[in-house]
Amino acid sequence: MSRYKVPRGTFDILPDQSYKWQFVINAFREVARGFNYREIITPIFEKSGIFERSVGETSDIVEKEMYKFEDKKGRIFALRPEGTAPVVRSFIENGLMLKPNSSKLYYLGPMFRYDRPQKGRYRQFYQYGIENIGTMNPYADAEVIAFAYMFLSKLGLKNFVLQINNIGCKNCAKDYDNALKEYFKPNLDALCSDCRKRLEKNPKRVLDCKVKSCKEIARDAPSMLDYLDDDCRANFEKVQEYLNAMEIPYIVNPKIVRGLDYYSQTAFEFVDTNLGAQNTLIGGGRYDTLAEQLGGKNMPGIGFAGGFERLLLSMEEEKLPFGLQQKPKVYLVSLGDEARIAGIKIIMELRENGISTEFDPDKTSMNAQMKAANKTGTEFALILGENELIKNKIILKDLGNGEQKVINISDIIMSIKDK
RNA sequence: GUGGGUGUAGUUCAACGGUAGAGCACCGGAUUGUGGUUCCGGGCGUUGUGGGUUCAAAUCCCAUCAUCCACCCCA
Repeated sequence: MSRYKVPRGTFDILPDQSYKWQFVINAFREVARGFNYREIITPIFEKSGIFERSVGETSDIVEKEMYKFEDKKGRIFALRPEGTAPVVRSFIENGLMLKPNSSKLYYLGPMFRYDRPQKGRYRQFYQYGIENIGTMNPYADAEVIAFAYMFLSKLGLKNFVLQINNIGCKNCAKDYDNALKEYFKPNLDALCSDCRKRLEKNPKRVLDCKVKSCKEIARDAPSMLDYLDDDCRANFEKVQEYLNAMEIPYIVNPKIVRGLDYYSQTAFEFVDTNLGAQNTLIGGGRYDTLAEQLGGKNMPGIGFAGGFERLLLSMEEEKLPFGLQQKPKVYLVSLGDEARIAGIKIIMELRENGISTEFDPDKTSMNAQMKAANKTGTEFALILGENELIKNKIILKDLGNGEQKVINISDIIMSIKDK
């Protein structure tokens, strides 16, 4: 019988790590409160059609990375590979457009993609994201970006850059795709085999190919910015105006492309400058046709998503603090059977009063219990032996400075709460 | 899906094809009523798994699984 291990591309978050996750999640929730985004929690699996229709049948995510399965009645589901489509599905299904204070949503949770694992990329990974649904106003674009910026800044991160672009709407994006095809056609043979495929499927992808020869050819390719129609251009300018007003630094990078089909207009990425190959901390953009694709009314939206794993890698890289690990405040040291029973009563009372207390029934000697108290990192030891018990007293020892005093058992909670 | 590196104790790593070891961590004791330092004691672990070569394999070969890095993709 072989020992079981975590599935490939997944991992356990152990206690010495989980406090970091809690720290980052709490920070995210605080920023959400500041921007008045409220949490939405959707199922971890959906009808697979939701993703096929929105993310795109030809996207890598749908084509080869989805965990699809059939249930007992033959329905085809998928473990969600991303968070936006489910949120929009729920938004439509529950008529949130009609409910007050419900258009700005955030979510947290695991996503699943069958990809080859590497640094910063896992098969089950944890995303945080926000969606602002129902407005075309470019202020919403800027606010979503500001949210992301404030979140990263709040954690203390410095080694990142914000890149923004406008990839056009369904009208002008086509013109641009055609222009790109025209531009690359004479150089077709010089492009890598991937790029030749990309040129058919998604010509914009050729622009950020990493192959040297492709890069050189792409250097003088037409820029999306020259093909934007009036609306898109105006929108892009407004977004930048708002970002400037918010004093959020950014660079315009006409080469950033989002990989999911539903994106249009504003696209942006927060890229870490000293992570490995998987260095996109947060990616987001506008999706003005997504709701329609999912069978709802024509309804615009904008949002972003980020991965916690990369966030933690980045914070560790910058040696940023994650707050304190959980530790009990008090350790009970009891000696003898009677004192043990009395001690158990005491720790129950302490816990009821919100004082976190530890006790190890396997250790009986004073030495072993004191060592354990020290190792656990508690502030105080409460020492109760027969001598004290007879007098209704207990010893309260401060493990920081070694000072100890004898107090009445009835005064324990008061004495500890004072500190 | 492609390429390269790596799999030995909880962990970090040793061991020219010839008896599997050390640091850290952990547990106990010195101190049967006082922690951190110190000292003493405590290691049979499917050498990832399965085959093969060999008198002999942790070591060489093949496969497989896992992991890391990169491509790709993206968070």
